[in-house]
Amino acid sequence: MIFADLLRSRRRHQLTADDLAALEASVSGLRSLPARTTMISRDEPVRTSTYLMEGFMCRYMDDQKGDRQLVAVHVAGDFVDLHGFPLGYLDHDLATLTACQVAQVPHAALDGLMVTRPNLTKLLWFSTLLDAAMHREWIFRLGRLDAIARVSHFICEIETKLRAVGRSDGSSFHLPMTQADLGETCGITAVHMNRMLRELKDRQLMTIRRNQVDIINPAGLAELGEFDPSYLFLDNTG
Amino acid sequence: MIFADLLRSRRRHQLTADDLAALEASVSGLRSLPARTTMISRDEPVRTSTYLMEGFMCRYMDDQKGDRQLVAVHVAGDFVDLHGFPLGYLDHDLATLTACQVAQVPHAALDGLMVTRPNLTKLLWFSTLLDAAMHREWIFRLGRLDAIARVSHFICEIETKLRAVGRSDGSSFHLPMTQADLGETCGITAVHMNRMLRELKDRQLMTIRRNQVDIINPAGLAELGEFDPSYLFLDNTG
DNA sequence: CGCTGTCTTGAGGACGGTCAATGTTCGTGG
DNA sequence: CCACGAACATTGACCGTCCTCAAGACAGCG
Repeated sequence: MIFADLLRSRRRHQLTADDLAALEASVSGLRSLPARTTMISRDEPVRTSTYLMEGFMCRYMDDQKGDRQLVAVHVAGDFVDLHGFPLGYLDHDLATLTACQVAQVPHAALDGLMVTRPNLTKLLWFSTLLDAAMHREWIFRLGRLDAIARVSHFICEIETKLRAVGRSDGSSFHLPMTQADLGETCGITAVHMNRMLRELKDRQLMTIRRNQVDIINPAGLAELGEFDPSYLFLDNTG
Repeated sequence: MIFADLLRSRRRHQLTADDLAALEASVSGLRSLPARTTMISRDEPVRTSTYLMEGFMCRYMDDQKGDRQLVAVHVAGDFVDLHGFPLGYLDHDLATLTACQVAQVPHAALDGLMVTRPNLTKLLWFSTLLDAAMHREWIFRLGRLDAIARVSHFICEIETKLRAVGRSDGSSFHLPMTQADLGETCGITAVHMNRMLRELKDRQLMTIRRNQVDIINPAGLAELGEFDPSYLFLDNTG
């Protein structure tokens, strides 16, 4: 069952068995990718899209000095570059954080599905717009929150996403990102990220140690990060 | 010709006369909206989508203190809330900046188009992903650029968008945003925005006066703002 | 057991925020 | 045509958050 986590906790019930079977039939291959590897570079034409079955990936852009800005962090169940199907190329790089298992779907097959399966098409469209909604929240985070609130917000977001696909129990989960990665996500330096994480620990909100996140006070963390999960379009709000 | 500016300079040639006719036939009504009015509030269900024929609109989110963060600025030719069609509700507010002329398309009609017109569907999907690409660039801008570069980048973006629909000659255009609006776009205060605009003038890069932007040194402005228009997916790059 | 990447901590400085006062523009109505 | 008020723009002084630079501690891995 390749697409076991696709749209899980998010309208998955609208995916009929037929649609799922058609999607699975469109898969051209499964691949294993090593950790910390750039899979697609910006501007290169793409002819397949990638579904992430297991692992963590991220999308990022570079500035003139070569510093990165992450624009998305992906977990199991995400169609990481489905937007490349209508767009034709990516405006950013796509890389793995951990070793990953992915399934690839040729765009030619997706064109076929668009003709015969409007319901599936609309759900795939929905999934790309979910990413856009997260982008908007990231804009909000960078534009309106200070450093400690940004970190809190991001941790709440990633926890909620992981919980939606059964990878978090609500308080504890694996997050394979260094403090430098987190800084590149939140628009602050690694040094300042370190200080913010210390402060979150001091305030008894959460700890990170060896890629393991423990949320001590979920409500307090969400409050500090002004986190409201409605932009994640979950079936069961909360 | 309602959709004269739809996807203009961006794959409009892929829109067949048939597709355009079908889209126009789906329009349920034209409306005039007054300036500075909230048209859709977040979380309320939406049953139609709005195409902007003339004027400026924006999308924004509020923080706990009530301060705004703009997440998009829309110009003629934009389908401002087409993402509401697959999503079902908006995760942000949608408001006019100027008086606007809009056309409304019921989602029920779009469902019909999805069944019969995969080519049109893919182009509409594309247009929502264009917004997502701009979101990513906004994340980059807020996360990696300092204040003056953010302003430069935004001005380059809006100029390019306006030029694509014939509303800018490349150096001079109308931009109905106050310095407070620009601050809410770039994640800085109105006071600091004022200082940055003065510096851009002092550096002989651009001026703004009474909503009129004059770009004195386009190359210099793009350089300062690290602006590369490839994320706008224009037909003629450059 | 040493190398490398990651984390931690400190000191000093710059960028942008806050607060507050003043100037300018423009629409409205007398 | 002028008076008025409201919104917008401008400027200055002060301050805090976060950055920069630098050194050292720690952990994982060959």
